[in-house]
Amino acid sequence: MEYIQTDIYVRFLRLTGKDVVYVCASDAHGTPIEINAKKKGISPEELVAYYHLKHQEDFAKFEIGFDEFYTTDSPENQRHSETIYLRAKEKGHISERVIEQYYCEKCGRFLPDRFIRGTCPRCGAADQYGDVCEVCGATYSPTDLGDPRCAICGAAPALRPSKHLFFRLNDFREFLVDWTAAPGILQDQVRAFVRGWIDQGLQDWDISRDGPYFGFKIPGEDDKYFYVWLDAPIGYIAATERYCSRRADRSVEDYWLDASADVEIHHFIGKDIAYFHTLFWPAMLKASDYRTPDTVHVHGFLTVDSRKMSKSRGTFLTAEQFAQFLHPWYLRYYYGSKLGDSIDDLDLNIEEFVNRNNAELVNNITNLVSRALGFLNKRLDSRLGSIPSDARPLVEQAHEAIAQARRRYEDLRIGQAVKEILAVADIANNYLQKEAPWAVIKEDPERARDILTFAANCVKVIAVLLKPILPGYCRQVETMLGVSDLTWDDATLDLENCPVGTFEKLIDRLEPGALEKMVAASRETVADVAQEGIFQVPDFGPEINIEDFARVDLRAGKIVAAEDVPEADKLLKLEVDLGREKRTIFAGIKKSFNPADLVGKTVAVVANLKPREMRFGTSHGMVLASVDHEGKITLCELNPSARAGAQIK
RNA sequence: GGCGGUGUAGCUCAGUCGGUUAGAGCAUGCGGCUCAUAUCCGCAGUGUCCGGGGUUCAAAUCCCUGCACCGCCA
Repeated sequence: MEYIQTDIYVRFLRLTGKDVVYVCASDAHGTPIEINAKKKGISPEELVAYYHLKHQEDFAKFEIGFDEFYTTDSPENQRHSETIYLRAKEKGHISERVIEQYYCEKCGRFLPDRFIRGTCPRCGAADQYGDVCEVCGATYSPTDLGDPRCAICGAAPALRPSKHLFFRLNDFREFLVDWTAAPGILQDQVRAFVRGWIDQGLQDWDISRDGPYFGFKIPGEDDKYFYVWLDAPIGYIAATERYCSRRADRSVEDYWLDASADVEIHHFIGKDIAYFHTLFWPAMLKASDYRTPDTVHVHGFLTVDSRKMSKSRGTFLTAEQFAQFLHPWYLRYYYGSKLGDSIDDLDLNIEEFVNRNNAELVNNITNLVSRALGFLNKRLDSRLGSIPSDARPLVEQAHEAIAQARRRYEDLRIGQAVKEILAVADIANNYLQKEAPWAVIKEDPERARDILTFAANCVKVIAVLLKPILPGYCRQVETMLGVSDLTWDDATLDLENCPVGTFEKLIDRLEPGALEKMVAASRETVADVAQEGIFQVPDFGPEINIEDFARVDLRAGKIVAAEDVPEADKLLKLEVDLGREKRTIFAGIKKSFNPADLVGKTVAVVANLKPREMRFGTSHGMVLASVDHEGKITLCELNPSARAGAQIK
């Protein structure tokens, strides 16, 4: 969720008085969206609009405050795309070349790499994408594939020549070398691999696609469209323009064209799209006399329990699903506490998630708010006194933490900023513990009031420092303190001799199993989504007669035990009761089943199959199952009332 | 395969320019407090700084190499 990282940074900058515009746009164009829409029987525009709306709902829930969340399928974007292209062309940075690509007669279209499936030229695995083999990891071009097929209709495509337009990236080699080396633009980790790309040589970039294609037509060409990745980043400019159109005092030129304007452009992106944002994008802007970005912050992916989020593994988690089960504050806090400026993946560890939120956000911070204000509310008429002189050194410590937190935010080391916030809470908790106002109040109520005054001021500081991460939470704390709209400069300990508001419940501790429940629930809904792909029903086999069929002895078998074969990718070892005996059968169904879920099921078994030696043991039979084009397996299950060993005829 | 990154306590992570006995939080153990619908405070233990080599008076830190994991390959 790069949106949260960016949102935290934006809120921080605003808090310190910076004028920030936060824009984004959803990528609308490209073949995958077009095909997906077709499958659902709606237009690409409708599909894009649907996701756009979904996103906006998520943003609202998670307090992500874009100034503009636009779409790349907009008139502004079209205009800027054309301008950039035409200027680059004018300066001779566009070249033409005829290339041969697979074309599917049946679908009437050229096929992008991902829409061609065939046999991997290196390892021979069947049904692989046109650009990369998921089995052996080889990369190649679609023409290297054996037995290529159109992924949409299954027909064999033919090579067909077509003129394509190329952006001459290498014209900008010198610029890119300087730009990527300039300090502050890229993180060191990123600079290292971007330099590697440049050193390998910059190839021309194919920016055109033949129709039909969901995108912008290329001016001056017939039935050619901009490749989605040309206009996608230009969406930043279009979104800025859209934002400016609502503001009389601003224009898109200030942000993207006027090199002398006092403006910085920051991009926040995932490492998967670094190539576009560190090479093509700045070169395109340079070619067309737009401003180039001042900083590109690259972040890693989100993993769940150290595993990449994956739909097929059921570890894919959407913001929407999260919000259904848990308050978004938990996620914002957890991210905040872990975010750094590294491109390493960020792991959402379930146990740690519960732990951190409970131990830091609830026990430490929220409890401080509660004990400080609660005491004042109940015993001291909700009025502050003055900060005791013996707390002066602690005030100094708090000031140091505030300054440090600011530096950490500036460097995008948000997790470190959170550590400083916790340090402030520690100071206050510690002081309260030592000074024990609950004891002091019996002798000297005003002294107790002063002690609580220091604690309340620490709460105020926290309300400011935590604001970028938890804006809604901090707003409530402000109300309880009787203040509002604190800015970074208000992170001072100067609330004295004034009334405070009333403490109210802020946030609950998380139940230990809360997140597991959510992950389990999302797994189920995701299973439905995964079936959306297009299923090509394979041809039927040659005819057989009844005698042929009768030779296969099918029986009902009860699975009495099932275990994983860790060395094998696909196999599970099953113990199946066939009435007169129990058989060990290896079944290639690991992908779709957990061993524990299989026990007790009644399934169809080929009982007279010749035993087969395998690397892990001997398999005495075969369990029947159905399998689709995506490898999803369903067992051929019988009603459990069938007796073990009963014949299936 | 090519390129790049990462590897520090059981877990999550700090560690500045190479410089004292390598740190924090969580978890664990012990003690204390009672304002807190939530607890909090104190004390304690734990390390092959991934392995090997090198540079240096001195290496978690710099160089080489091996291993493991991760990413990227337009």
